[in-house]
Amino acid sequence: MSMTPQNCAEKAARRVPRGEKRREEIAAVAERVFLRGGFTETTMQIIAEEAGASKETLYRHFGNKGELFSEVIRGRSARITGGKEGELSVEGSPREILRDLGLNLLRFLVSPDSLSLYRAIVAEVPREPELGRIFYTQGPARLLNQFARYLACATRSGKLCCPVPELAAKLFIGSIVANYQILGLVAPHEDAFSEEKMQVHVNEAVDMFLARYGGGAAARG
Amino acid sequence: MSMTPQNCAEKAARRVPRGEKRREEIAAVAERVFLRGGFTETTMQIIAEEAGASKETLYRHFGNKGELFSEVIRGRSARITGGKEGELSVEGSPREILRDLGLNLLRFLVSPDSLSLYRAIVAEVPREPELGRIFYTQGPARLLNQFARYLACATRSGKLCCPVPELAAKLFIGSIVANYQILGLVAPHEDAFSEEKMQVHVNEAVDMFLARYGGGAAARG
DNA sequence: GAGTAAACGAACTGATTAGTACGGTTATAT
DNA sequence: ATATAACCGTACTAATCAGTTCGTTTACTC
Repeated sequence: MSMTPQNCAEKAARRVPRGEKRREEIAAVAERVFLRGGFTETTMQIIAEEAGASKETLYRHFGNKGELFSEVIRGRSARITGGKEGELSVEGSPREILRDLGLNLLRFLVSPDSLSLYRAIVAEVPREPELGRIFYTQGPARLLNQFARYLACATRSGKLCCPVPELAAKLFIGSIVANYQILGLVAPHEDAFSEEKMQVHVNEAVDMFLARYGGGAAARG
Repeated sequence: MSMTPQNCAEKAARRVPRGEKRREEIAAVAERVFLRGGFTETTMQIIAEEAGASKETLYRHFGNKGELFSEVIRGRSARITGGKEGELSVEGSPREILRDLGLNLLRFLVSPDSLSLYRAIVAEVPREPELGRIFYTQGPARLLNQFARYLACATRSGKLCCPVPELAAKLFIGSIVANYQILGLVAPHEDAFSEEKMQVHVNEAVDMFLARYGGGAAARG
């Protein structure tokens, strides 16, 4: 078991970059660690070790623990809906679009990462209210706006009939996410999140939505 | 500034009970303090001081901090829906009943105590999953069951038409609570919870629900 | 290839807090 | 009344962790 540079798998003697690049590396590691353990559970020491960094470097780049956490949340919140489609396509029947939106949203919400993030933010808001506002505007609010715009558009073109698109959007999204989010947060028990159950749930939510807001023919689409 | 027993307003020289009675006093104080500050923010010292107790007494009665917290949550979860009406009345039109249920639920959910409790549980579940299960079964699950039973009953009597009452219940409750709960947890900003907005929201949710599940005539009730 | 600023690592400070110990006090049961 | 067990208050231990310091090493710049 010699230790020539080639077979030394333990310490790769990695070339450590400087400046902004190092900063981003550390932020990426911090995101992973914070998501895994939340704010209070995570220590600066752990982040440093996992990033192969020293605490001094952490503090030079981010000032303090709260700032690092804020930056992570900010970045992640922005990526969440940013990564998704920027605007809902108007192609396809409302039923299809609603179904896709609902199912994608549900799958996304019950993912461990989403639940962890939400959990971490909920816990930190009393200490750092700004964090919650950033998350809400970057995440849920953005989605609601996109969806409401789609509803307004579909209403103008006669496919749907939503007098108050913002409200209709909240009702639809709520009917889909609430129960799963509560379950995921307080009683995470795998088999509640089966793909089949989610599809049944979303289908029924779409039916309910269209029964009220489907403009005439579209309701039976 | 003499200190005769009569004018000593600071320390009332209160008669401190022993045994079970003292235990309950302390639990009541702990509930208040935990609700105010969550688990990690709250120290045993603070609870002891606020209860006029010594830490030794806390530990004798509850063993450790986690046990005390668990007991508080257990008690509160049980009281939440237990205090509410045991069974939904079948008197009145579905529209009235849905409206009342929705509005009461919403008012209850956005109350500071409810949000604090939920926040505390969400934060603690990773450390103590049992806590979340207790809360869910005692709180949300119980409400969903009650409501689903009502829907089934109303369906049998022809007032409504819910093929799968459990699912319909989840959709209705979800359409009402989701958005307000998210807002309350991550971006608490007072004016979002005005009585008027909540009424408009609930009315629209009821309309949507009845459009789908209102059996014929009831839909226009 | 030399100088410099960034990074490492290890040790340290200071503050907090769960949990324990103990001597003095008081409610309560007999 | 008196015994005793519960209680109070204070002080302690041990552990954790944010944030700092410093001597050494190393990646980048010119």
